[in-house]
Amino acid sequence: MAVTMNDVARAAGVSLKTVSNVLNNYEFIRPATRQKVLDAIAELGYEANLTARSLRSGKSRMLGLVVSDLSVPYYAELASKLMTAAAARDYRVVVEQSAATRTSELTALQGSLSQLTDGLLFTPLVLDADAVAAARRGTKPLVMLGEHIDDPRFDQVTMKNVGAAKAMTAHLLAGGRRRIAVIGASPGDRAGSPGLRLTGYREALAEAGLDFDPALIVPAEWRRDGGASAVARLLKGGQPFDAVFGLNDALALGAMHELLLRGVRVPEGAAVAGFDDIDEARFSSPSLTTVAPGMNEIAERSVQLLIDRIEGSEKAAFGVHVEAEFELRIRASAPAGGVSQLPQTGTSTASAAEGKVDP
Amino acid sequence: MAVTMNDVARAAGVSLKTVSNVLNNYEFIRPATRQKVLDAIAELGYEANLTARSLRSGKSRMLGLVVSDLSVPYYAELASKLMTAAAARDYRVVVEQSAATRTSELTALQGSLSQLTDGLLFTPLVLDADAVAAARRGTKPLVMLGEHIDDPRFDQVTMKNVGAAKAMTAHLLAGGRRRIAVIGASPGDRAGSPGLRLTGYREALAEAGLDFDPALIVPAEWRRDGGASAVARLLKGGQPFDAVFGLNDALALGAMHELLLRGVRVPEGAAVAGFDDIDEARFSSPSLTTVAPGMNEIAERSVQLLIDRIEGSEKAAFGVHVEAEFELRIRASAPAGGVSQLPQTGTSTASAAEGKVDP
DNA sequence: CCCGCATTCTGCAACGATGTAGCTGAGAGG
DNA sequence: CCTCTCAGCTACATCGTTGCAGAATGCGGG
Repeated sequence: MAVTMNDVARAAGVSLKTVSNVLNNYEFIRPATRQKVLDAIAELGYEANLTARSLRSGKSRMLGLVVSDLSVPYYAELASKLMTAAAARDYRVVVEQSAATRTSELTALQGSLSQLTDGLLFTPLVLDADAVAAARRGTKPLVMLGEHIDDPRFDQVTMKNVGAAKAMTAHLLAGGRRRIAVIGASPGDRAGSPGLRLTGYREALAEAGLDFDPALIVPAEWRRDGGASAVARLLKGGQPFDAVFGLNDALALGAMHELLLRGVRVPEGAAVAGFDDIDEARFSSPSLTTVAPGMNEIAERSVQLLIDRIEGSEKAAFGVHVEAEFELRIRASAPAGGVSQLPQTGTSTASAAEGKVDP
Repeated sequence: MAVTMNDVARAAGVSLKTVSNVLNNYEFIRPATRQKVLDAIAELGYEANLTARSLRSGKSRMLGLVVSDLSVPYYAELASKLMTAAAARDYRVVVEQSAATRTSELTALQGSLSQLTDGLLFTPLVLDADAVAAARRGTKPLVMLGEHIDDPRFDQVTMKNVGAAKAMTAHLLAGGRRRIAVIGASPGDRAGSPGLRLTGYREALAEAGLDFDPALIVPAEWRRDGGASAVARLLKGGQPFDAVFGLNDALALGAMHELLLRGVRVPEGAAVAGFDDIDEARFSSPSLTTVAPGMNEIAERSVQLLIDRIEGSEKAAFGVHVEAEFELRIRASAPAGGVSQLPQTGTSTASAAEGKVDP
């Protein structure tokens, strides 16, 4: 059916192996021979059979990506950028959804995804470091994304959670906010994305000489509805607050939705800040102040690191850890400047506040 | 390195081919033999080499999905559901981003994605039917998603664009709106998603005995910023309007953002409606009235149709066309009931309006 | 008692590429 | 003039599986 190397070899009057050598840029081939082969390839429209190549060579030039749910905007944007980064290096990305369950995270690490690909980009949500290490014994390269696991055994690309959360909290404090509710963590969290971001929050409070109030820390599923119901609980609890820091944008957007619904103005009644800078954050009403965690850098670095491992050019015996740089995106939901400077009347997205929006 | 069929055969004391037969559920194998083989498989932890299987059998149990950009929420949600539907049938989905350019759509149709997979789910944005037909001559099954192409040669799964847009327009009319701006189409569009949805709009106007005013039709890129700038132009143009119908949710959300920014209340000043029912629509402020186009049905049906073609169980010589059922999701941005019933004061998401939100 | 057929299993070739080894001829060196 | 080296090519085995052909066994029917 399809054109094979054999057909090309016959057409060019050389051996099959010479065609292979041309395709693999083998050094010692006379220019004339190379040209004959290339002409035959062009004439017949030959394309290498990737499956056969993969069987023989043991490499597929495919990377696996494991995320819990591709419809979550953060993961969708990450996947998109990872695919672009991989494509630029002539690799393809195959995505698998783990639904954040233990069994499917394990299947992703050990099952057919792992077999089909040359290495994995893995966003663990439930497995711990030992479970991953056990599951991956003697298998292909693995780069961890996110911070659920932080272990020197693994290569890892992450964001500056503590620093970014601290900077965002400092921004809210600089705006005159004194009772900043945090949505998406438990007061005792120290590790993982919730714990690290909460740590940054605590550090900023401490530097400002403010006490940490556990009553302001509201656990929630990291989804829009989680943010909404957390705000509902917060309001019902009667704790006063003047700002809400959603530990990701979905939480923050859900929280903002609920605040507005209940007549709390944003940012006049309560400022709202998020984390991730998903595209949606620029276009919410009011637009969302958030942390841009350097997703481009994360995508580029993690793909590069994984490919370096696959191709053997990264030789570090220990896990390489990369932290991407972050930036604050100050928008209308928590503008710069003190509370007193905010307009006390007008619609919720008054132009004085919106004027601070970044481009 | 890895355990092969040969190892299993030796351990079970049968021929390699018998192991293959067991794995492929060949009929004539004694239960005792089958059990021996299964025991050996379990003991050695054998897993079939998918690459070798794929080379030999010509099937990979992978489906290709081509979308322009996976970070667009609609495509991300679609991809997620398609993956789930495929996984339930023991197929995997490989996504490729086409960036909506002619060359990359062609590469997706003919290049390595097509070679690696057993069939393609394709969302064309620039290629026309003839170009696709030419590119796919004599290749693997292809199912079209979306309505950019509508051609009897192709299998296609789509949504009820005309009917849904008509129903949504009728809903806005029933709410007392009389000058409904449409964002994301040109007045003359007849085909493709913009044209079909615009047709539905015109039909609803006609049934209500209203004239079609081309000045209310504003072209825009189908993104949030496109919706925002379209509203800016609309307002600058001075055309009065009392509702905005964004032809997808991104447009509608961008439009709503811009309206609120400029002090137009939603829905009091202008109702806003969208199309797609992405997750975000439920949590915008105010929540977005939109069309749920039956994405679950689209995902299930298109995966099933493609697999039926691959496995030969769908034999129709002509293209099979499937239309998913839609539903209106009436939320706060364009609630049910007449304009006069809306509260004339209070915050933009007054509870009277929000009370109509579906669960 | 033998034939025919269903059942159960085996062996070989093949899918389309790459790795390894080896062959050939030309030029360098003695 | 003979050996040695190495560029440039060919031949064969191999990756791990499945398709095809066929061998061996048992059983029922004529």
